[in-house]
Amino acid sequence: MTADAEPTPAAVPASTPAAAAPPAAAHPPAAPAAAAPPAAAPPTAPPPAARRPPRAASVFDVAKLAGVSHQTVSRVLNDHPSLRPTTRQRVLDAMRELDYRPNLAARALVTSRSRIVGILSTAGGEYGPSSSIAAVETAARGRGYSVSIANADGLDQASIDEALNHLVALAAEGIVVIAPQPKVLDTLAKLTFSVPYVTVQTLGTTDESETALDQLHAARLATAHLAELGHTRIGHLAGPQDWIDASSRLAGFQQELAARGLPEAPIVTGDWSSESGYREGAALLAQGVTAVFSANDQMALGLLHAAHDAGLRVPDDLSVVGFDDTPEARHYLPALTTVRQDFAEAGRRALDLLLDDRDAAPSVDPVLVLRESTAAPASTPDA
Amino acid sequence: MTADAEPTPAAVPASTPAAAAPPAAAHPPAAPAAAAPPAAAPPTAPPPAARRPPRAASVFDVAKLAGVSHQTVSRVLNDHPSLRPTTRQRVLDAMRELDYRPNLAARALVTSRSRIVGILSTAGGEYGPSSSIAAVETAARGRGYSVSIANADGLDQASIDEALNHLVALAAEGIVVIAPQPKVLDTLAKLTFSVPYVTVQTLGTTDESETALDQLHAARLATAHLAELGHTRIGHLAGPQDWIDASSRLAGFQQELAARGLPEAPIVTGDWSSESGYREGAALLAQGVTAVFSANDQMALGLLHAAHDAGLRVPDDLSVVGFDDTPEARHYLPALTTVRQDFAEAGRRALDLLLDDRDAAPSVDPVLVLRESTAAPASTPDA
DNA sequence: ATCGTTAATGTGATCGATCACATTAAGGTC
DNA sequence: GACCTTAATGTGATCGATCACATTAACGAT
Repeated sequence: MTADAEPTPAAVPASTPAAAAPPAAAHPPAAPAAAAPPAAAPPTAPPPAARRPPRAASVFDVAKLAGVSHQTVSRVLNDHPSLRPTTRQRVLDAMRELDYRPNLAARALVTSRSRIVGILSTAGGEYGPSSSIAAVETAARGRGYSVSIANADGLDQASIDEALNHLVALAAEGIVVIAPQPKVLDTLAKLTFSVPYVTVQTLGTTDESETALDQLHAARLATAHLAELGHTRIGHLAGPQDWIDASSRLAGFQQELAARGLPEAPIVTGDWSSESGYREGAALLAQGVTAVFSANDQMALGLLHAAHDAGLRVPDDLSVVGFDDTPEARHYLPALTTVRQDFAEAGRRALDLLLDDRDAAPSVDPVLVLRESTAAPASTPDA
Repeated sequence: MTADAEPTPAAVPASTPAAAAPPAAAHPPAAPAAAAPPAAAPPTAPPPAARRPPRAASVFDVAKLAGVSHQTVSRVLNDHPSLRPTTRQRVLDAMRELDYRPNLAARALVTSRSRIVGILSTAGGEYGPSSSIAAVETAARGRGYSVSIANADGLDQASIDEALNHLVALAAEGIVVIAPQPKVLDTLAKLTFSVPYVTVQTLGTTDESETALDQLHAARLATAHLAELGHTRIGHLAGPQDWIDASSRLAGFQQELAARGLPEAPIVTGDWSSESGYREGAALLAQGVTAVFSANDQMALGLLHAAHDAGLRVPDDLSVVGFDDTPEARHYLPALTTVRQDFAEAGRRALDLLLDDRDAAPSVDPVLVLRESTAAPASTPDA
């Protein structure tokens, strides 16, 4: 039941069998270089001049066919209350017949609303940010918005500016900042004009301070778990400190240790990747710890690997707690104890916040997911 | 270097003390419900009527300030060759002074070119597709295009149509299909009007047949590796068969077995997730195999877990080959032998193809990455 | 001196929608 | 019946850019 061709063109206007359509290429490739004219290669050549095929139907075409004015067509589009049902139907029929599709550019021009939400991301293909992006997109489309993304590849100011400018040029009505870094927020704050924005700080609240608290709380949860198992030398495998998430997890870690009167603990910093977890994790183990709180699951995996190489058994010789609860975490060996975050929900809420200005929905509390990578220390000192 | 204030705004910690900043919200929130008028709640209420603040500068404003005609301003924008340098400069200065930004909607309206590339994706937050998306975005922006995404959440026709219609409504000039499924391609092929599109089939070529070959080749590579180690009962942990990638990997697997005269092998089907790899992998192991080719790394991880639970040692009792080479694969225990794919490059090429119509750049050959999850079978029958 | 060519610039129409402001017809009220 | 209100619809201006088509000046070539 893959496509289910023939009988009914399904619901959506998309298909329509197109009776005896000419063979024509299924996917004409961009219609670009219009058979390159012999000589003449304009320096800053504008796009090769797109041919303008049949030209789509406009409100006027629809109006004519339906025997009404263009304004009435517009009223149908925006479902105005004062419209005789028969008239509306006549217009709708005309639209269908002409396969009419409103021109969003024209609409945006006159209303000066782009109906575009921008996503500013600094991530590549990581699980968390990607999940949030997908969720934001779905939610936005459901509310009649389009989503344009702009990645700031590097962490450098130039690429951030570039990405942000792109979104501003698009006249995005709001920007969702995914995986925010202070540098990005600084840049946003310094804009001369105002663009509404919210941050998806993996926990989906908007106010910096509040969000930091969420992350902090979650990190304390993880640290507390290790402490309560009886560990006293607990290390931290931190994320890059120019990420807000990373620094608040670190802060949470430190606060919890302090609150429990546990001594200064070894801390190393990775870049979120398993590779860094492996490398930095080895360094951490060399300093002698019985438990580690890793700022994300990927790095925890690297740490698991490093521990294995060092001949340490997890959780017997070493306890490990991750952060995020990626779908893979429960299949690591051993299954990883971690803190669950709902990235998709975070994305959705960020969008709600952006579009509705309703107060930050109370965020889902992060939960600690107990699995097999944590246990009491081997030579438990006991109290 | 847009913002670039003055000295140094601190580097690390998340919380910028924010000197004596007024409590006020740093980022104006969407300017929504304009203080709801007492009574009157229009049934199908249009958006709360955005207030129109100062209204940005247009070509006319710039023209006036520069003492030229609006058309000359336009020529500067499109860097027309016949322009006296002094004039151009005068216009540029005026633009800067007014903080002029061209209105893309107006431009799109008159040129009937949206400069939008759509991404149609069926994936959530998976590594491969996400990497490709990021790469497409960066490449597109570099070429002056914007990228709008549309996820088809479900595999159902309705959500595919919806996502596709969205992109079409945006007047996307081309569509990059990520992680394509036949259902999606069918839908595209049935469109009455033509939208250029290309597929990123994890290997970045465009023509279905050709791409299938790439995947097929890679799958044969993996299978051959196991066969050459001496395995004769080789199982396959397949991906969902309504994904083109999955079915061509399966086909490659089968072809290679056939070519070597190896007997029918047990095949189970997962959904790309580790969880399914664990579940289906257990089923596969129950059928007695000495090696498994998994259609992706995540499922391979689940299989590793299942093997561990079953008391099998990898690679001693069981060899496993994955597919994709995610960044985590080399930190699995044991490190996973897998087939590397370059998702980012694939995304880039797809875009080139879409915009240039240059023949498919020769695709990067997938390579087999040997690590520790494969070895000769224990009780090697030998030839 | 006249004409043609090119560089440099201006004028007005145009894209396709919505908005602001009529206009018409119907129905109620007094 | 005069008058107001509301439903239902139409007319023309408008958004901000580019396009098509002038126009002007300068420079050679004849």
